[in-house]
Amino acid sequence: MRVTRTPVDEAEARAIQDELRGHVVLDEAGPPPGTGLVTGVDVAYDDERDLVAAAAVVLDAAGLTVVDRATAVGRVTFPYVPGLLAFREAPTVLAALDALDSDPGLLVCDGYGRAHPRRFGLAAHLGVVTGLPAIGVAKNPFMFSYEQPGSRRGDFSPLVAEDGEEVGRAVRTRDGVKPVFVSVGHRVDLDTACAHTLRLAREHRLPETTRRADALCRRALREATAN
DNA sequence: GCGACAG
DNA sequence: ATCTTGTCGC
Repeated sequence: MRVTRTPVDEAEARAIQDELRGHVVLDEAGPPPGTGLVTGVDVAYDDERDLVAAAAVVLDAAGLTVVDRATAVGRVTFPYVPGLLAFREAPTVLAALDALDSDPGLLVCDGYGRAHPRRFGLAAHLGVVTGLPAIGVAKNPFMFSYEQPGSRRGDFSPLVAEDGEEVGRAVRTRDGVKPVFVSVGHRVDLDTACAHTLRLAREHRLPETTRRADALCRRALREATAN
């Protein structure tokens, strides 16, 4: 799908989300966990210099080894507004994805997918715009409610929106550690999204994809800032 | 109306 | 997101 330009204001941003939301595909199971490629994306900011750096790291899903990586640096073009995160992050992330040599496979995003006020968070946005299957794995639940899942790795509980809809899951990736908050982005169902998350997060709370992407975009920002 | 609010 | 030292532990 065609890349949308940066909206001039919040009202236009919401209108774009409402339009793009109609293109989300929810009836595909998604790529089988443990096979093919998985790509983590993340961004880091330098508010001083108004810079944003994005990274995309492609891993072999079976062995979790890095098979490709790319970064992109740009200017911040949209402020942080809860619910409109994608407009701040997507442009630079898309540039990083374009710079990859390999096919990204499944996109693993640092944030929400369906777990969003208008059911169109960052992971859904990136999925629709790229056409790639995408999931969101967030560190915080905030606007949603959930019962504490069991304390063992693999335990989970539904993440519920105000209207009672299950928009994702709180998934325990490590024994006794705060869960992560998984939601569907595009072309993946919730069971499959959670299965991917558990395969990607074995030694740490967060998926290896987002850990790698986080480290790389911070490095890219340092190097951009050093000039 | 006001505050809360992924990153 | 970012501001920020040392420190405890594998």
